[in-house]
Amino acid sequence: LRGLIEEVEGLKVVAEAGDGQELIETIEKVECDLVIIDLSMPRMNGLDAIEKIRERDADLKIMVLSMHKERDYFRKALAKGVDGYILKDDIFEKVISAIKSIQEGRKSFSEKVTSFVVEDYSVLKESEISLQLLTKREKEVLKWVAEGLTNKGIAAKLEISVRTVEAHRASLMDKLDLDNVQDLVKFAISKGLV
Amino acid sequence: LRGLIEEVEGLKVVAEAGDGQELIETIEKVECDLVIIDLSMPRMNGLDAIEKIRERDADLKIMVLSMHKERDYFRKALAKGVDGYILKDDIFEKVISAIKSIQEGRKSFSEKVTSFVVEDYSVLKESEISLQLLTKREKEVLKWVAEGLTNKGIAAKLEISVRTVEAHRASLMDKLDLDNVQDLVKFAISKGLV
DNA sequence: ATTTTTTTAAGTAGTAATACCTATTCAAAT
DNA sequence: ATTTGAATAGGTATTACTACTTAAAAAAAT
Repeated sequence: LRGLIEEVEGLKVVAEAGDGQELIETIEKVECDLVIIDLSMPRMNGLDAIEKIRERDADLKIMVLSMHKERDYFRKALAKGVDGYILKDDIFEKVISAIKSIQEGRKSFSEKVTSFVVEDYSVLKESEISLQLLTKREKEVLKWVAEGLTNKGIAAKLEISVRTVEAHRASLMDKLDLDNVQDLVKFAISKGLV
Repeated sequence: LRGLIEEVEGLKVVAEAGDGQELIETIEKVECDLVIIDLSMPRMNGLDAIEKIRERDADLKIMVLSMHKERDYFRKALAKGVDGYILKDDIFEKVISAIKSIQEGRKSFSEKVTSFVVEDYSVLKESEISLQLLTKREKEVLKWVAEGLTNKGIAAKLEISVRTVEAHRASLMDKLDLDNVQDLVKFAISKGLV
């Protein structure tokens, strides 16, 4: 893949990483404007790696190159804010054109998964907005709530007081117009946070 | 096979049938305590024959002697409640010892298919068995919990006391080995209750 | 530089859920 | 006829969460 990309005018591979851990370390050191990630990697899986990258740099372009065409993988990757999702069985030209359109600020998804986008869009439209309403910290708290932790547990995990967790939780329930844990869990699941 | 079985002390072949239809008719007439069935039979296939037998007699021992070592055949036979599944390429001693252990009330499966049991069990354990563990009322309560109702709301809906709802809830959490609402919701979703 | 948002955290009170226990009634199975 | 399982419900104590309030430091946006 490296060789094929290098041959294309205007593209340059500045680094490569064998697993998720290595990837994180590499992008700390090497300057780049687009990362291509495989979801199935040793040590740290692709989704976690994407999350780590997004924590550090919300603007870095991330493109997933995956063998998984299941809706679930795609949805989770999308929820984490990737800019592209191309399948390994797509032809190489597809990969290149995806890279280019991502660099130009657009999103690019393989046709085999775009049907999901279309299908989900009608549902996502209004609720996707609601996810963006939440702050980083609120989404973090929501995630742990959905994972089954108590406020106390979350407080310990994030090293803040229980009262703060309560505040975040109250705030996100207010924003999402929900009033029970059950719906929080369902919301988190529908957004791919868990 | 008949000859070989007859030679064994304590075993007697009381009848034989050439196909599934004949088999059903035969066991109506002849008293016996174990039936050996081939899955590939003319007129009525083995699986249907097993089902017919089970409708009439839930306790009659049924042993499958089959050439099929595919997971699917085995799983289907097991689902219909057979007591043994031996392959035609197992040695004769294996067949005899299987017959004996089945007569003593145990199950006996060829080593070549028991790996399926082990494999499937881990998956089945929590998904199939756990739901069946729950009583009707417990499933009902679980459903409403997952829908977002409080115990009070459920009590009103089912016209029982809050304490009873609490009891059902405690019981189902105990059975499912869960200790928070969040996991209850996820379980309910995974089982299609909501 | 100023305003807004985010993250932090506390007070006080009330509601909800859990963890134990016991106990009765009823139906179904042995 | 007896046992078992299911559904019912109460006692008591503890823990968890929610609903309001206020407020200050830090970060981000204008």
